[in-house]
Amino acid sequence: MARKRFDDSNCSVARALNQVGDWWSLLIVLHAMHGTRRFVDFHQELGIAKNILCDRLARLVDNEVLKKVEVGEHGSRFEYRLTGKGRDLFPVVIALRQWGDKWNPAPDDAGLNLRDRATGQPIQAVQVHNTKGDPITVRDVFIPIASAPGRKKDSA
Amino acid sequence: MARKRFDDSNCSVARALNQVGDWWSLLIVLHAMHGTRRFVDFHQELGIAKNILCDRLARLVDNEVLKKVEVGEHGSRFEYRLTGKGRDLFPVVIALRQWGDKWNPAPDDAGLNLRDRATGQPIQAVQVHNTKGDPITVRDVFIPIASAPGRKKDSA
DNA sequence: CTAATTTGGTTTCTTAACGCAACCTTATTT
DNA sequence: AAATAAGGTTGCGTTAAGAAACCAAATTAG
Repeated sequence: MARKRFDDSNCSVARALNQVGDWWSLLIVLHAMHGTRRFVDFHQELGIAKNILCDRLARLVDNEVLKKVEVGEHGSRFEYRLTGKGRDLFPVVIALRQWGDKWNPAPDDAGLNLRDRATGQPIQAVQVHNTKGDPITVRDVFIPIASAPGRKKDSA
Repeated sequence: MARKRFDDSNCSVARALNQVGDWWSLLIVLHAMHGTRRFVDFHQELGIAKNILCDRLARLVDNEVLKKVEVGEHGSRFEYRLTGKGRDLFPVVIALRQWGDKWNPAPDDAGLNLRDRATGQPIQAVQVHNTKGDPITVRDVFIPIASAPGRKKDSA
C-alpha cells in the first residue's frame, strides 16, 4: 500500500527522511539555498511537474522547512523562503554534495565552487569529529548499551 | 512517467540523490553502518517488502555503495557490506540524524547516543567550516562568478 | 481599452513504483 | 523425512509521479 511513512519511527534519520527524503524535496531546499524563491523559478530550474512542485512546496511548508510569504500588495505573488529549520539542512546538503563530487564526478564539472563570504576561500569538507576534534569514520563509533536493553539496536 | 532520474545532471547533489535519494536506500546504508549485513536482518529491522529490498540492495551494489559477498563455503549465504563509497556516507547520515534530533525529536527518544571508540565521548555535531575552521551557515557562502556566465547560477 | 503574458496553481489521465502475500529453491536443522 | 531458514521471484492491487491541458487573477503590451 503505497509509500510507508515514518512519522512515528523512533529513528531520527527515518523521521528526517520522512520530511526531506524524497526525490525532490532536498533539491528544492538546495535551490532555495542558492536563492530561488518563486514557484516558476523552481519549476523551470528543476524541471519538476507543477503538480508535484505544488505538493512538495506545501509539504515543506507544513514541515516548516519553508515558509510561504505573500509579496506585493494584494497577495497574488508568493515567495517560498527557507526557515531556520530549512537552513539547518545546510550540512546535509553540503555533505551530500561532497559525496557526489567525490564518488560520482561529472566528466566536465569540477564540482560547485562554494566559497566563504568572510575569507573568500572554498569551504572545508564536512566531516564527523570526536570531542578532541579528530575526524572519525563509521568504524570509530559505537552505540553504548545503555537505555532499553533487550531491544534491537536501532529499529527502523 | 515514473520517476525522473538525474544520472546526467551537472549537479552533484542530484547525482547523489539519484543513488541514495529514495526512501529506503539511506536507511539501508544506516543499518549497514550499525552492523546489519544479512538480507533477513534488513528485512526484519526495516520492515521493508522483500521485493523492494531486493531491488534496493541490487541498486546499491550496482552503485558500489554496498558489495555482495558470499559467506559460507557453497555460496548460498550472502552478506551486504559497505564499500568505501558507502562508508563515506557517514557524514551525510550523521548530519541527517542531527537535523532530525534537533527539529523532530521523538517524545521519548533522546536521540541515538553515538560515541567515539577512542575517547568514549559522544561525537560532535557536523558543521560546515571555512578554511579558518569557523563554522558557517548557508548565509555565509557565495558562488563565485567564474565559469559559464550568463547562465543560471546552478541548474538542477 | 483590449489582448497577451505571467504567476500559481488544479484536473485529468497514463504509467511506474510501492506493499502485501504467496510461492520457490537451496541448504541446514530437527 | 519433515520443518525451517535464507534469499529471493511473481502476481496483484493501490498509490504516487509525470505530462499536458486548463484556469483564474494580476500584470504588461499594444
